[in-house]
Amino acid sequence: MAKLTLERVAALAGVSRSTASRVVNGQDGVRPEVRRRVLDVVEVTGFVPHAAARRLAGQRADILGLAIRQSTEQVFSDPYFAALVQGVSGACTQHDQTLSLFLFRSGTEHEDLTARVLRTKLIDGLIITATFIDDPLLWQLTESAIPFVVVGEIGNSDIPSVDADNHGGAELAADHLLSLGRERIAVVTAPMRIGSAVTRRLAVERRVASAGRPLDPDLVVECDSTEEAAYEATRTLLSADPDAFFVFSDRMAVGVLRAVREAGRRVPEDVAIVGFDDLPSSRQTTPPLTTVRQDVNRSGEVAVDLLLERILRPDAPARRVELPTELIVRGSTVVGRGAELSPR
Amino acid sequence: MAKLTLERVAALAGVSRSTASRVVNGQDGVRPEVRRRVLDVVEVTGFVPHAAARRLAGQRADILGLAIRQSTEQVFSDPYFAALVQGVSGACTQHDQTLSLFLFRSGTEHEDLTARVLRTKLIDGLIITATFIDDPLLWQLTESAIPFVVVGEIGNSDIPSVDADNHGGAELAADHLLSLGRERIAVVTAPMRIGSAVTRRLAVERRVASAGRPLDPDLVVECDSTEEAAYEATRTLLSADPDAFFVFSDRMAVGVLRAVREAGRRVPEDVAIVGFDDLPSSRQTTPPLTTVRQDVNRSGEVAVDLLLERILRPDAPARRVELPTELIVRGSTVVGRGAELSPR
DNA sequence: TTGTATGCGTTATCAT
DNA sequence: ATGATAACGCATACAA
Repeated sequence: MAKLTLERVAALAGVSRSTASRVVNGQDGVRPEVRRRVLDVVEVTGFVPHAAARRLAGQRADILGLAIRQSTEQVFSDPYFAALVQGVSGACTQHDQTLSLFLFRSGTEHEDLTARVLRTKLIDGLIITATFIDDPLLWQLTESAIPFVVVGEIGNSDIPSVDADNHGGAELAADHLLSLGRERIAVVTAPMRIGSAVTRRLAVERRVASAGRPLDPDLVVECDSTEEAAYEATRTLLSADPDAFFVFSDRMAVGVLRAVREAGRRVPEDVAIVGFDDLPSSRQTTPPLTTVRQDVNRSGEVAVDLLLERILRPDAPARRVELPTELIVRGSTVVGRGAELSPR
Repeated sequence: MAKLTLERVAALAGVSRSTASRVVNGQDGVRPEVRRRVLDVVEVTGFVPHAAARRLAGQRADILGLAIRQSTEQVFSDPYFAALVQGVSGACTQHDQTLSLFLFRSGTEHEDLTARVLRTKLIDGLIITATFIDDPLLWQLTESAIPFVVVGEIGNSDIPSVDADNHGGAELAADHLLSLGRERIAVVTAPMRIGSAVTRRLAVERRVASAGRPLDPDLVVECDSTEEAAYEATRTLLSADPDAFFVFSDRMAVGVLRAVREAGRRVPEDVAIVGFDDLPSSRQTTPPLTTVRQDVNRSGEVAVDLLLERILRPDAPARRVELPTELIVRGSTVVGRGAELSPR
């Protein structure tokens, strides 16, 4: 059997390549009857246009890229990214896009990224996450003129982006801890070069301050976004005698929880802990973790939507989407809530 | 500045397109001096061939696909796949390949997969995982003539594949439980349409049988490869009074552990539990999980190697690689081993 | 060893 | 409304 090309489809339908192309691309200016005929052939033969040829002819290839910076070795085991990839992948399937995944480390590989990704010209657009504030990568991408969107918080409003409502979410957490009557609230935050970390931290600081209980500077510590780093940081923090923790992420909160319990403090009686994300595993900790839920999966979907918008109309103003958050109260702040051994 | 094409590179180097092409593709038959000149231009300009054009001209595009079947909704949060993706991605970067990721569900999307992935002709080869024994997908791929490799166990030896040494690993687990003097060993296995599940189960069965302590059929249960399914299955199993569990995966073992402890049995005193994989989280359970470690990351790397081999020489005999496993003894089988509150 | 000419499968321009 | 034809950027058989 001969190769299945547009040419062949056209022949089978008794029309020219051009007409067949129009039909396949859903353009108008084709008699309904002819369109039907071509569509039938496509259906029967199962024709799918050759992506490379399409791209070469100056069209879209329907390939989207997702670039994730790996801070540490095994970062991809972070369930946050797992959920993100899942969301992006699902949306791609839905929109008939092929997904290209780029994991890269901050060092040399990031120059690599621009080279490989952009110069080979095979993706139509890029979703990038785990960026830093004023990340050089961002203006490198801007310069390259490739359509791209960011998942997370960045300063630049000329770039489309999506993230949880970090401000609102942090306020929910702060209000919760305040309502519990906590007096010495500690904050374990991710590095300040991460946009969302800044937002969450500031939101909490302002909220508790305006409630008349400003944060003790000794109770704020910044560390890497891993469980281990949070564990170590907390061990130090404990000497300043906090009665509550707002932690940047659930992943880090697990480290905090471990440190607190090892120090012999009871959770939540002596120390209350609130995380951020609501990972599936946060229900399984002892005690279960109170947290600010965000829908990362959905973030991925929105990112694809934004990117597709961008590709279609590169000159439209950049949109910023902030997804709602929700406070999930469990045993790490309120005794007996969402207990581990519940019969479901 | 004019567009950066091979043509332009050739002009700058004062040679023809063909010569430039040869140099870029590392072919010989070019005077060293000329080669140098072209290479310099490539260096200075930062030229990278247009992937689509390359592919269209009947060459490789240096794009590899990774297809993962999603059994349940959120399967990608399974750290196993996270590690696999990481390994594959790293190896791709190393070998200058672009990675395309395809997550698909078993239902309609699997036909989708062959259509989208194969007919658009943009990937050079495919790595596929989470396949079933006699998966129709496998011969669909074979038929399509695209080079592909499998991560996991399949019956067919004409297809290159890589996986942990499931047989050896299961024997390690069995020997361990036997050496602990356990008499009533239960097996919680993933569905038998999964190749590795069959292998592990049979290996354990034979091993304990040849030790004179054959498995009680009532103590073998098959369920979905999730924590929840394992939890439910175990609740039923407990009435048959096992004193040990061999569980298909760590993920499932967490469910088993929960069910056992909720039933008031002590782990490891009353019931010993061995998992498979050694996920990072298995160190953090209470008690920490004894398990058979496999290097999933490495599996991903090997998969890329195999695929590249396959693409290069499609007619070479298919290789099967089995990676070594290692028994990691922790608190779920031996009192006090790898205790949770250890100071590290 | 190097250059010329042709084709890969598609879209876009321009006729008809 | 439809068809012929020229790109798109590269590899390659063939010629020199």
